[in-house]
Amino acid sequence: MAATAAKQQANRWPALLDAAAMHFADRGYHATTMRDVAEAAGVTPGAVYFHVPTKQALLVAVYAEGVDRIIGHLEASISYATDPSLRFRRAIKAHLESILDASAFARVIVRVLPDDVPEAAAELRGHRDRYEMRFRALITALDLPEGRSSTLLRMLLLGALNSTPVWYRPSKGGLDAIVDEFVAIFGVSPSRRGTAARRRSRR
Amino acid sequence: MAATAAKQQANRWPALLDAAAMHFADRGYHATTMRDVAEAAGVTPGAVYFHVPTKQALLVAVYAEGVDRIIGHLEASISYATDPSLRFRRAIKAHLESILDASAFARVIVRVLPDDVPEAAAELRGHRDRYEMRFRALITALDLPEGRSSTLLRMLLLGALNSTPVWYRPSKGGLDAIVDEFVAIFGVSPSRRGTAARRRSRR
DNA sequence: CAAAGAGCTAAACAATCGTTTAATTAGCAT
DNA sequence: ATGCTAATTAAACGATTGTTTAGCTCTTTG
Repeated sequence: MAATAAKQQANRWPALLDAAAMHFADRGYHATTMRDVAEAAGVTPGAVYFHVPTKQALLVAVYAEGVDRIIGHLEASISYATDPSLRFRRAIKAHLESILDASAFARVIVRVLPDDVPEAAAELRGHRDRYEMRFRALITALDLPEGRSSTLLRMLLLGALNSTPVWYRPSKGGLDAIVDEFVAIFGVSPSRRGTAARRRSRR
Repeated sequence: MAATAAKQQANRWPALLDAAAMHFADRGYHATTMRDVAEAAGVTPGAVYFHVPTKQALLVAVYAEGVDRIIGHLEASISYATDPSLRFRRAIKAHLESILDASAFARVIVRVLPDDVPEAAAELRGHRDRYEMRFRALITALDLPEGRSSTLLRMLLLGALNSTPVWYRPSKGGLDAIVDEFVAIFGVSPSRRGTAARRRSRR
């Protein structure tokens, strides 16, 4: 017994996860070698295989942790807002914070696509979908004008959001300036907001 | 003399370019081996090095050809339109056609980022910028509402456009249905279009 | 016909890859 | 102290990588 506690004798697993996240995010999956990860974690290549059976499993572990973190940050950011369009804005900001900050975990999900690793594609897609489902609910609640597809809106929004790491450089304007632009483009404009719903309720 | 003509004895260079484009677009740069490309072109690995000195140079050649093609298609699509917002719409459709059709050249530019190959990053960025500059002009002509950044609009639009290969599957609705959504989101809404310009000219 | 060169093949090269193996160290229970 | 297990090192494994080399086969040119 006492198996859960009492085993911190030199565990390099957290450091390995961090190092793997950094390299996968910055260079991609195929350009990252197990030796890169091991060296960044201050460990011998062989040590990685004590914690993980394959390189693919290492990516899956990073992916799972990344999705957990990005969902956690999203949930915390929108929890105290009730207005759908405010929740929408907070979600956009939370997403940007996740993929633009120094922690690389969320960036891995954006950069490494499931199809990059066919053997693990299904598992990666599973984790990815967990987040996308959460995002979908926020958009469904938005009450779009008639004729607009909420699925397409989500795809376009996530595409635009996820490409920010490529071009964004922190400026004095801060993130809010960019969030404003996202809302201006993707947010339902005030003059038309809720038109469909009001029409449906004869008013 | 007569050097330009009279030398088609069995040139596999076009086939090699095509094969390289397909593999780079489908699997990415690092996951594509020179043997993959050679085999797809029906050629021995050594033959590739008759036409190109390195793998990076092969990517640069594909990149250059891809940018030429996507610019050519864009130019042809907007040439007979004069209204800026119509040209904008045509450009969106042309871009989607380029990166969604079977020819893989344009998809390579979308998938393989300059930073993926540091030694060739500058050259790749050069080609990429040729296209982005052309796109920039179309947006500048759009006459946005006050406070909106045309640079940011371009970044968000290209981000959304370039992520379509990840999720788009050809449907009976055709491309126009999706182009409509892009215009609905990124196009300047009619009720506000030109407000700033009209205000500037006192009318 | 002979010489030249363009285009390619066959075979190998050294380097690097993901991964495995055996031996070693450190902490904990008995 | 002794044994036990978690965690790691050092060193190697075979496979695959980008690339090179030498030679072969056509077509063209003089």
